[in-house]
Amino acid sequence: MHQKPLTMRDVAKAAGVHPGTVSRTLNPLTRPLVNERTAAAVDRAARRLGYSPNPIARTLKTRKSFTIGVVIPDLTNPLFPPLIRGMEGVWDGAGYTTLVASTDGDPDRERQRVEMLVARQVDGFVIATAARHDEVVTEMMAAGRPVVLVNRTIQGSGAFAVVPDDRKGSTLAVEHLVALGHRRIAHLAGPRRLSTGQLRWRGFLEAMDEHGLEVNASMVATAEAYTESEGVTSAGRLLEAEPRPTAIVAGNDLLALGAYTALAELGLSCPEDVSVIGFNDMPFADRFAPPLTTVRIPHALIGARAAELLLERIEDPAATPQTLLFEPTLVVRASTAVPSPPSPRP
Amino acid sequence: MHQKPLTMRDVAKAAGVHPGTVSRTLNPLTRPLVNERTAAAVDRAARRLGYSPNPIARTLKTRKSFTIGVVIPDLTNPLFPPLIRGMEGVWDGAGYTTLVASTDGDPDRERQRVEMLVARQVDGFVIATAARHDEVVTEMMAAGRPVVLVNRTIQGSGAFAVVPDDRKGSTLAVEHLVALGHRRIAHLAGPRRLSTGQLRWRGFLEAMDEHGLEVNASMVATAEAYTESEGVTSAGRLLEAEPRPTAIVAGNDLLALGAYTALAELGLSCPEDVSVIGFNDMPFADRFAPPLTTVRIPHALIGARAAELLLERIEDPAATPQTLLFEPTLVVRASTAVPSPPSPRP
DNA sequence: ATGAAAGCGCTAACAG
DNA sequence: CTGTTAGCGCTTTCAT
Repeated sequence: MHQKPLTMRDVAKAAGVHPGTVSRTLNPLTRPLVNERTAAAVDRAARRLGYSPNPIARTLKTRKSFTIGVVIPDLTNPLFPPLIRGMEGVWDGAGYTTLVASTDGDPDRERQRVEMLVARQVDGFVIATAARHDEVVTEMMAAGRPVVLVNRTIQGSGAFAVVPDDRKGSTLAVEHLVALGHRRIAHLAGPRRLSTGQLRWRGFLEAMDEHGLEVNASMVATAEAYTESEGVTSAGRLLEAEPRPTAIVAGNDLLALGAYTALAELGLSCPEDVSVIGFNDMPFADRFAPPLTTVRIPHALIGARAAELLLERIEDPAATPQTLLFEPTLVVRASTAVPSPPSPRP
Repeated sequence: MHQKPLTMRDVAKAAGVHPGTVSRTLNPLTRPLVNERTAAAVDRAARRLGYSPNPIARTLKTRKSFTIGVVIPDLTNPLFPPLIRGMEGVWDGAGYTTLVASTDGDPDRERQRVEMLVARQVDGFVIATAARHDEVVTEMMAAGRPVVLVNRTIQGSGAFAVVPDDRKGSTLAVEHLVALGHRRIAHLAGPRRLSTGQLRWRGFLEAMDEHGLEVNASMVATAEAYTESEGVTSAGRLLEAEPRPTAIVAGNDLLALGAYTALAELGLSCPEDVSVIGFNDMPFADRFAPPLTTVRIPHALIGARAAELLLERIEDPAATPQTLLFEPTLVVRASTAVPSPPSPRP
């Protein structure tokens, strides 16, 4: 059955050397210290026996686990798989393993998951759950742990972060709509306590202002979370306004989908009655009915870059914090159109 | 900065006991061995210092890591996040951590990833990548490692497996189509080397036969992989047949989406010209244009059950292998309809 | 260049 | 019931 796992002693015996020598041989960094011929003998013995070193023991000794903790809200949010893939691509190459933890957006759970990761001695963290005022993350950084924030950031925290240019994204959305002829444009905002929610909202306001378009209170609704059901509720509120907005800029694609539902419930159609524009360009956004016009965020790239940045930070604790901003692009599909003429007055 | 991590010795000193006693106190299984009052003192000291045990050291000693390895093809396939959520739900409660590894469907990578997981001393495996003849998995089982197969199985292997009733699913699909009046029904099959590909195909054949419907060679196309692009190609082949099928049963939703594309490329529409039915009911399948009729597989449930089964297997190495079959259900949406009357003859 | 020895933090006999 | 001791498998001084 379970063949008893081999140790360095077995290899040492087989190669007729001391275990210490096996260790030195097998570690690329110390390999130069050992005679070429002995090294070759050790390699041969190791290969022949099928030896592979025990990373647990190694970690215990060196306090380096070659594991990275990734904290996300929820794997089933389609935004995260591409992000994670992007990160894994670079870590695999560097010999790191990825440990993913979900928080479901609950700060208590975030703390608990982070503690688990700390206990498992991960070498660093990628945090995709950061709120704008996030105690857990702030503490981690204060404790000197390598942390890179992705997607969401903590402004002014001096953190390492790789995020989309959210304001710019909103600008893109508003400009597209304005170019189509819309003037009553509403914003279905994400939670204000997340940087994405706040910056997209700010960007929206600024862009509207830029075009001399007024935004009164009834034109902004803030969702409690980035979910379809929150989107339905908040979009519903937006659509009660008189006169009704002709377009909605949603804080992300899930909220946009919620807007689709709210429209359908009111017997309104998209884009004929109301244009809708999302944020993220999640997988399959092009297959929706109607195909969703949205602000694309290059999640896989963001993930990859965050992964690299974290590696740099791990290797050099004195590295200077930096925020990398990724350019969003507008993907025009079929959920936006020229506004319909105002319904005929009686 | 990094406060040096506490050890049991620190707690022991603070509580005025021996480290061994701390160990016994903190481990629920051995706690009964220690005097209640000392235990309480240890607890207090531990809490006061903010001690938490080092799972790495524990693993080195006990060879039990409280970690489970999950092997999947690709996180961005929307089928897997719900499956993983289902598993995490049960493991979290039991104190286990989940380590996910992606293989991209490559057997070499599968081997490499499994070896990584073995090296990290995971206590068991959930494998979602099993081919019908899968060397890596067969070897693992032969080596006595706890393994549960999900979604795909290795028939006749005596493995633990939690899978959908794939033949039944195909039957559901065919019967729905037959009830609508279809007779020329084609199958866009998944890879034959996977149990899902084979069983859904078999089920299709049987159901067709059951209804006295003929299936000639041009009515089945087998995709190389469960991807949209493979779906486009293979569906294209299906649609060349003369007379053209009026309906397509796809091996999964991604293939069905590929069929959508193939139809569009030919200027055909779904469901007017050709009905399409998928498999899985992936997230957002209800949002597609048209909303996809599909065979729903309860992935989260399957994941949860697999997780439980694995825990049982881990705790009792003598547990009897079993295959759990989950009932699929048909979700009728808008991609299937009554077949259009044959185009008028000249 | 290599062997010897100590120890990472914890657990599990074994004493007592 | 609790202290003592010997490792788990590896790395890393320190000698030689």
